[in-house]
Amino acid sequence: MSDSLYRTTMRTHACGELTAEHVDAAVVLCGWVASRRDHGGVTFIDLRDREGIVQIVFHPEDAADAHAAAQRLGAEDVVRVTGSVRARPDGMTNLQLRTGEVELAAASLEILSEADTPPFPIEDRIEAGEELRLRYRYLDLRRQEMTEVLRIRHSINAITRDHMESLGFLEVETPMLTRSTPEGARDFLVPSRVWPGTFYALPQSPQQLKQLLMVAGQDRYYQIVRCLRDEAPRADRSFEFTQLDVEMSFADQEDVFAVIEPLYARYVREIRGVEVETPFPRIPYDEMLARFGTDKPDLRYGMELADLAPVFDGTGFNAFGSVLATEDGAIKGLAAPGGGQLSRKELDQLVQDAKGRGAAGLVWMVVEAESVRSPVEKHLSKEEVDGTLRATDASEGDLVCIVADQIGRANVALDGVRRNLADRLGLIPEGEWRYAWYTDPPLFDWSEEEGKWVANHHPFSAPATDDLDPKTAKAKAYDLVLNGFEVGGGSIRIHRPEVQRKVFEVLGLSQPEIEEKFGHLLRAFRYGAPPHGGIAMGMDRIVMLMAGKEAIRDVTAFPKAQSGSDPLTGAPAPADDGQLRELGIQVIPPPAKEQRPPIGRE
RNA sequence: GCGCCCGUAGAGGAGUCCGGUCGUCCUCACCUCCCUGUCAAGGAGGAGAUCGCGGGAUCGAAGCCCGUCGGGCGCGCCA
Repeated sequence: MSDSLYRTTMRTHACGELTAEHVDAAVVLCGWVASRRDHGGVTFIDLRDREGIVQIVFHPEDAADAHAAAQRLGAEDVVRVTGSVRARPDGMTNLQLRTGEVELAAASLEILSEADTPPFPIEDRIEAGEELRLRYRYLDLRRQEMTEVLRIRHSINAITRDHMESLGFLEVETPMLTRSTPEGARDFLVPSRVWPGTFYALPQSPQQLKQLLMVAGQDRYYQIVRCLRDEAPRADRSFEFTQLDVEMSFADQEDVFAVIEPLYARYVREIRGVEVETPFPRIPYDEMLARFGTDKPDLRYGMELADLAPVFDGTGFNAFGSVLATEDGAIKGLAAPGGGQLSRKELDQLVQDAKGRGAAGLVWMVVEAESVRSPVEKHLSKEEVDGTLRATDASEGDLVCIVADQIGRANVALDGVRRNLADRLGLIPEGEWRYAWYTDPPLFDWSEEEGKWVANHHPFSAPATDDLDPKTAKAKAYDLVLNGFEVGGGSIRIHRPEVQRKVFEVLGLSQPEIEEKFGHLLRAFRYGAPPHGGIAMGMDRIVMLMAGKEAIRDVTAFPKAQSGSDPLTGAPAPADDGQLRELGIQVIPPPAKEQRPPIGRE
């Protein structure tokens, strides 16, 4: 029997590591009381630490003092137990526990720390509400399920460092206090005490710095780095997050893919025990949008979108015909296998869902043996119905959904309908991990709101060709998609100052603005910049997917609530007057909400 | 900035649509007692709640109306 990794001056082993090989060993364990089962005479304690749970037996005859002390134990008391490991009697093993073949016969018991009754039980079938779990996160994290998540997160970091190291990447740290950039998300600002009235920005990503590391000749850089964006959080998006940031010199798109693909295959292999094929499929942006209506499709199931415009060319159905007559009007549809079983209520919900995503409406058809059942059936010709079924590859028992609208809205709506139906109809296979790269996105997007062109990816992405016409230019940029989630994205960068300048001009930046905001970058490029490119991977999201969780909160040790508050520490909190004075900051109280008088009945 | 859902003993839930019978119930935890092989132990008994908060209509509110706070999900936003 080898010495335990967990041996300290206070204990010989961790609770969770005792097995049959330790039988007869004299051991000392420390841990938390997970439960007590008192039979009047013999008393059992389940003792928990990070490594697991082991049963302790207290016999009144063998150790009267320890047995008496055990009567007083309550949940979550911290104790130290001395005793010897015994094989459990026949028929009394517990195969649900890793330690279930053995138990510790206690000789003495020492209470190291008494615990108040916890506000919620420490067990895996968690029932407590989110706010309570966050307020008592240190109790929530005692649960084995949470320990498992932290372990997965740690493994992913360890695998990542091992992989990047093996390919010659250096982990270089970049500053947390940096400068605000004009494009992109809202910055978190940190006031400077030394320069009153000026602010650092917390990094949205180390984008410019990693490019400067390439100019600095560092060739291959990576960093597992915290980034911050002051934008509304979602279940799969927090405003504090961790990314694997990568940049490499003398590299093109395929070189970046060749670094990332084996890493992401390895996560799935080592965490989930599933082999995924490399290289991952590459799907051009236009094709992806046409087939799935989104740039992050879930490829674990079919239901691809069909273009129905040819089918309804010259249709007598005015709702469709009028859409086709508009400039970017589209009619697209999909067939859901077995969707014919949905109730009228569920179909109505689908229509509402599509409308909620901005579509004018949704037309459904249930495919029956000789005909289709649909609210608009009488408006459609036989040729149109047959053409639709052919185009969507629908057969009897399927549900066909059609959206006629402006192309963008039709895609958004059908993407939602597709995901919704896959979920409802149980079409999502468990244990499958379908990666894909999306490539060749547009270099620029038109922003209606700002009335100007904005960078689709970011302003440092290289154009795919010499074409810089904002209406047609493509970028050498890419996203990695996994099971309907974007898990990372990057690009080959512009390394020639004159090209970078032209892109800034298309984005509407004036020469003085370019100089003010990006002068340092352009100056660096004048001193010999290698062609380079890279990628940033969202680590929280990949951990979430590997851990089978539905929210990033569930894979973060100390997350914030959706409102941005931290119920554990009470952050954010007001600063005291002295601090504010030192920073030269005066707080303007938020305007009082308009008090509407209560409306009573007449 | 907006929309939707939730808030009832320490935890989770039922009750709210359709006001009076409700501070009524269930599971777990807690306290007391019984019990020498349980493992989500078991048995008997007990305590514990201004129904998130404020206001309103009503003879009467956990329930209806308005506001507000907290949590969640989504839209906008997230180069």
